[in-house]
Amino acid sequence: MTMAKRDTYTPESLLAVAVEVFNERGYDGTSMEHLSKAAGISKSSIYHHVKGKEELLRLAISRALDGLFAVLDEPGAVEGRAVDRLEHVTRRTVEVLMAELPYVTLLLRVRGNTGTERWAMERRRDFDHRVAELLKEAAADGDLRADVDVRLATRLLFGMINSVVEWYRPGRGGVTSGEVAEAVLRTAFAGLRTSG
Amino acid sequence: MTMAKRDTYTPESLLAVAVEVFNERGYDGTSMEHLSKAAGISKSSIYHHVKGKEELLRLAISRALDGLFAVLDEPGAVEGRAVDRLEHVTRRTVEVLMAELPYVTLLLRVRGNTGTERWAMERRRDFDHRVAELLKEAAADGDLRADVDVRLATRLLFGMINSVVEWYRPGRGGVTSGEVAEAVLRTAFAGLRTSG
DNA sequence: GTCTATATTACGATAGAC
DNA sequence: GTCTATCGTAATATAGAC
Repeated sequence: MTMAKRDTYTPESLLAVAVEVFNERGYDGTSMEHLSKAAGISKSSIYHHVKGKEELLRLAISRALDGLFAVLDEPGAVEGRAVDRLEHVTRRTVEVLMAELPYVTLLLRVRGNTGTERWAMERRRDFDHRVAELLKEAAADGDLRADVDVRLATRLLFGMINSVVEWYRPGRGGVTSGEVAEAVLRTAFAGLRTSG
Repeated sequence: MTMAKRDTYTPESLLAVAVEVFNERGYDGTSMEHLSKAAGISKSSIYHHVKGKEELLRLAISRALDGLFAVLDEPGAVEGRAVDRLEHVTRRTVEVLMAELPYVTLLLRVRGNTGTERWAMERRRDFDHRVAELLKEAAADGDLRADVDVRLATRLLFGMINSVVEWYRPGRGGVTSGEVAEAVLRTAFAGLRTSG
């Protein structure tokens, strides 16, 4: 609990504060006044660090997307059987989601009212499609149950993964990201894999 | 595609329009001007039918909650083994969610900025707790895998169920609510039940 | 039941002093 | 780098005519 520095803000440290408020009130429900109060500086001071409210959103979402897309380039995501790559990506996605929780939370809640939001939704769709491809491959390999619709399974899998942002709060509850990832894998893949 | 009546609005028919816009832009991202344009009447005319924006939210959320809580009183939810009641509630929750899609969607997205939103979140927590009780009972009966954490399982189950609002669009795709409910049950309970 | 016009407040962003 | 003061706009809601 090192409160540490609060001399002056960097875009990075201001971003951390802003993202917390965005997630609590929603992006549209957050005014510059709210951010100002939370950061402990005046509205106009915020404009010294960032161009405006939408830039804070863009910075936060970029961070989330960078973390997620990096998973797709890991060795475990590009080598081996599709079903094993799928498991790796699922596990690591949960871990990144929990490590970058506030940023990914914001990404998942974007509605598409501004250009930045629409860009975020598009990039997120790209990520989902990459994972859907893995599911399709695994199904073609005969490693997934034949009676499971791939499109539907992808959606339910992401539903489970993404729902973590709704309840996980670091520091309390005691579950680690690894444990949550294992639970998601057990729950999802028991119903998907052909052999236990 | 019967466009039907558009002579004059009732609170009910106006609500249907408003909820669509709320879900597309987010509640906070929707102005009375947006609603006015979507409904094809002026801003001030809306105030003739409802007290204001927040009342539209309250009406919509009430409808969602009424549908969900009704499930808990159905025969299948109060008779029999806990694990079977759990399956019934899961299946019916998915069905109600899909039948009342826009209203439940709105319920699941409220952030808590107004009194109405906080009330909605509280009622929703009540519902979740009722289902969590069923999971606990089923675990005590020995009908759920011993190595599954009940709290975590509840959350993942709701994650899967609630994620349906993110992609299901009636009329296209072709899946029925019954099919989706079955897929959720198969996916979730294959990883939860002690015996297939 | 719907409209135009308007009151009032809140919002994002800028100007300019220190 | 932070502040106070302020601009211009958009928000919720009301008044009163038809």
